[in-house]
Amino acid sequence: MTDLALQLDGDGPLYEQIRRAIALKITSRQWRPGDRIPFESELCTTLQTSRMTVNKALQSLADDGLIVRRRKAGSFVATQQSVQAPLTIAKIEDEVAADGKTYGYELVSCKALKAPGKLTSAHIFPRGLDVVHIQCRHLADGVPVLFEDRYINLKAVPAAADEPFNETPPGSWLLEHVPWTEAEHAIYAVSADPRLAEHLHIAVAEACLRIERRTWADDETVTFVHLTYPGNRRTLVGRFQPGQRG
Amino acid sequence: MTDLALQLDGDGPLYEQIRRAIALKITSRQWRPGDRIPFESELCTTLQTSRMTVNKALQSLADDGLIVRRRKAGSFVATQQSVQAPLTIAKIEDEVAADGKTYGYELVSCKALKAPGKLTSAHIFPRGLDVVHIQCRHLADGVPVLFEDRYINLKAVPAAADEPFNETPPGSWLLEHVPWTEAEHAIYAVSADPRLAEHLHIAVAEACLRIERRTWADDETVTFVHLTYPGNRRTLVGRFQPGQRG
DNA sequence: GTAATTATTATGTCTATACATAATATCTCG
DNA sequence: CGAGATATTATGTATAGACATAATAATTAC
Repeated sequence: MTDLALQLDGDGPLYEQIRRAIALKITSRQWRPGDRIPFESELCTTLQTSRMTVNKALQSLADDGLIVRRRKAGSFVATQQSVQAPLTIAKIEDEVAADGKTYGYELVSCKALKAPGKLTSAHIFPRGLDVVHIQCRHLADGVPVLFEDRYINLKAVPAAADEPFNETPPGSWLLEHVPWTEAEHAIYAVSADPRLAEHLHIAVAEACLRIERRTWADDETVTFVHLTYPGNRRTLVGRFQPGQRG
Repeated sequence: MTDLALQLDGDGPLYEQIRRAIALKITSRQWRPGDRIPFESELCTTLQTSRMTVNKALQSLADDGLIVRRRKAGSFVATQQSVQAPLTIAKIEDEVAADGKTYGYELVSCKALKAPGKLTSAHIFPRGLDVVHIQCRHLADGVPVLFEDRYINLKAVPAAADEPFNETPPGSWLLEHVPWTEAEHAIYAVSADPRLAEHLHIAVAEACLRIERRTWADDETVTFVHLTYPGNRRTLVGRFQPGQRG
């Protein structure tokens, strides 16, 4: 059980005040993981507000993983206390432009083949699937800032077989030609092998940041890509305020 | 301007159907960046629903950056098309436990000092601030999986001066002792220097993934930490479905 | 005593309405 | 014509009420 006294600060919309007040109770550990927080109806009474307003605050806390809600049982402070960091990965063209630099693109290789074993055994593509394998790099003021290694599912995107990709980056091309419904990312560090070092104009064995992205359209993997950035040239940043949305 | 015909699939709550239908228009590029999407009132009429339901769908699309909303003007497909990657950073103890392994903790060093120049010049801490500097490592079944290098603001957390940190990891201790209101993350790759290599039992110059986290409480930086993982360890980032929340 | 049925309840969704707010468009007056 | 005042409008916030749903608690039947 929990102590009820929520203190609203009078700043901004009511539902944000409620969210902030509850988030503070949680981050200050007055309400601890596993604790049941007051029912919506209780908060309505003590705060003299309508249920929809309280509901909006609680839903957003649940969206961000601070609380867990269970019908009939109530709402509880999440037991696994983790930190959220909503990363926004922009298109490299936009990122270079936002940096005030001139964007450049160079195709390295592009060929059709059967899905390689490392992807079929990882259940990314089915065995025997026709895919296009593209390697290319992206430049800012002529300096390589990203090496891209991508596979495109030809069954899902037949048009990719006829596209040379020598002018248009495959990422942009795909965005124009295929609606996607889901994406998953993994992030890790890799040492630059000689080939990668050459393409990115960095020293062999230099640390690089790699984003691995798998994109689906209706339960079928449309594309699988490795985006490799020189380690010192790229940082992903995310900010999270438990007391506030956005 | 945009074509209005939204097709609901009848699956699940109405506001999710609306969200999905609009997200599909956007990912399929029928509604392109910059396009104005129908007004709430128009959607209400064509879909025969109440405004609050439509509003809930549009708000969540705005939260996820797919659309931008402007009073009086309307709602527009976001111009910078970026991909969201909801990164959840769990406590290392939980992560090791979830992996079915035994968690271990070892303090490497812990001492009080003035905030070093590299942090004061980066405006992370004010000049002359008393801080505690802690270095420690975290193990899974005896194998090092994370090296932690942390500074704690003693003005904000005086109790940290008396804590030896030889049993309790500083992250957990802080969570118990300080409410935080905001956190910012930067993720990048680094090459292991000899000291780091020794602590993580890896080769010198091996690529490592580093999460840099700065945590605030009421406009004051409470702690600044480098979490360095061996590079082969991937940080898994969640899925993002434009057609669905959560 | 245990299994099946029924009642209860907190959250989940939806509606209809109202007023606030900020940005835009229009009007008025010099 | 142009600056300032005024009206308009789409989103933002809040309310009160209704029913759905799923999980729990209580009851009943065997």
